[in-house]
Amino acid sequence: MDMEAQRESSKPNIRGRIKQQKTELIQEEILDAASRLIAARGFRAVTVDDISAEMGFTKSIVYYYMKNKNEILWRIFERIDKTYANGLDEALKPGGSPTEVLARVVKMHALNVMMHQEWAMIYNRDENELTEDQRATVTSNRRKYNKRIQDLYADGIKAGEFRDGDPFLAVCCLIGACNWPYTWFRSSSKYSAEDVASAFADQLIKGAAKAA
Amino acid sequence: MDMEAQRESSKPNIRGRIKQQKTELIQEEILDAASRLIAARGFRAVTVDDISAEMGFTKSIVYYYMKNKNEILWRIFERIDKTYANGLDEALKPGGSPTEVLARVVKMHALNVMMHQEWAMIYNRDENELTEDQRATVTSNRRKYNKRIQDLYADGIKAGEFRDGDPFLAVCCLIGACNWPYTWFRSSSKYSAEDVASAFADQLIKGAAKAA
DNA sequence: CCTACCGATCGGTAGG
DNA sequence: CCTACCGATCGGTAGG
Repeated sequence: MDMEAQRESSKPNIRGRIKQQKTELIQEEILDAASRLIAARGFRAVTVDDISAEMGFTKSIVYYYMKNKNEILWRIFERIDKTYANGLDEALKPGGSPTEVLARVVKMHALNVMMHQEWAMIYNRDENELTEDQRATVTSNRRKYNKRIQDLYADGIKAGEFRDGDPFLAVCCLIGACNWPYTWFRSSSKYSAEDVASAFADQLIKGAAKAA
Repeated sequence: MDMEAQRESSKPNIRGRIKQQKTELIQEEILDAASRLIAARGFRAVTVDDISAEMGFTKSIVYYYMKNKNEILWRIFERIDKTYANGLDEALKPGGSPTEVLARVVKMHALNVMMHQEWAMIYNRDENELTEDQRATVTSNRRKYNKRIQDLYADGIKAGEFRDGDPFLAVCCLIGACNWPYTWFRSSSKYSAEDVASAFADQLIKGAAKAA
């Protein structure tokens, strides 16, 4: 009777867990394959057949694990949003002057861009392929992300460490510079991601001009 | 006979000139309409029917004035390349210290991005829709453009005006910051293009940190 | 009976 | 300058 109970209660649980694990594993595989292709060619130019072929399957598998083509793109955006938000949490942890924290933020952002270059390409090129609602969410998250850095910048001005100026424009300038490597960075080049991130943090904070 | 000669020689010229003017005018119209739509939705998402409808025509007109869909995109890229190259010619004209010239270059680039925002969107998002050859030309032009600014930067280091650092990375940092407004700038916002360009030039050259 | 998956084909729409 | 139409290819779904 105990055995019976177990057979009825735990076995389905184990099966269910295994099934869910497999589901999540294959979904991750789909997102990885899709990210590679979409980054290289653009969302519209990649067919569901391309994505499944990249994994050695036919597209029915993709449609078994994903509702439709849009869900693939949306889950890529969700992964990106989460990664950057987590990175910012880490960089903004207490410790150091505003200048030091800003250097951490700049480096974190630039490194994320270069280490997940495919994501950055997709994020900055294929946002307009999302639905209205999804785009609104992405825009809202981006605004929150920028706002947190603007607040840091405003603190730095108050502390007398940053030049007085509009925090919005200042952060747009910083983030823009840090985003751009997605268009040109190659990990095989003579500059490592760390080289670039450090050089950018240095130049952006100290300026191009030699201190007078 | 003189009249005859004129009728035979000049009339076709006049007709030819008028016809060519009309051709160029409509081609410009097509490029303008296409730029608006492609910037908003992406090249793959815009149909030739969309472009012709935007002008109040059917697509046969587009195919009369353009060889195919690709030619539209390519001619947009040619316009962009030429505009930026001309802007750089102007900004690099002799006059002023390296610091002053660099400020001119930064402002010119940022202003071009904001004043032709649709071009910047297309240039940075739809380059992968060009043919292999076209992409090679675009890449080559971009490299030349950046190289000219790198040379200016190297001069500024020699003159003791810029902090010593890799000119390639330094210019990537500057240009990246100047490009980014294409993703967020709105001419209706509280910042004018001139505001943004000046603030960026200031921040990029002097740095975020207050001079010690 | 369910699952995971295949070969084939659907309705629609693209560039030309 | 329009209507009508092509070869092809798309995203998504059927039966087995």
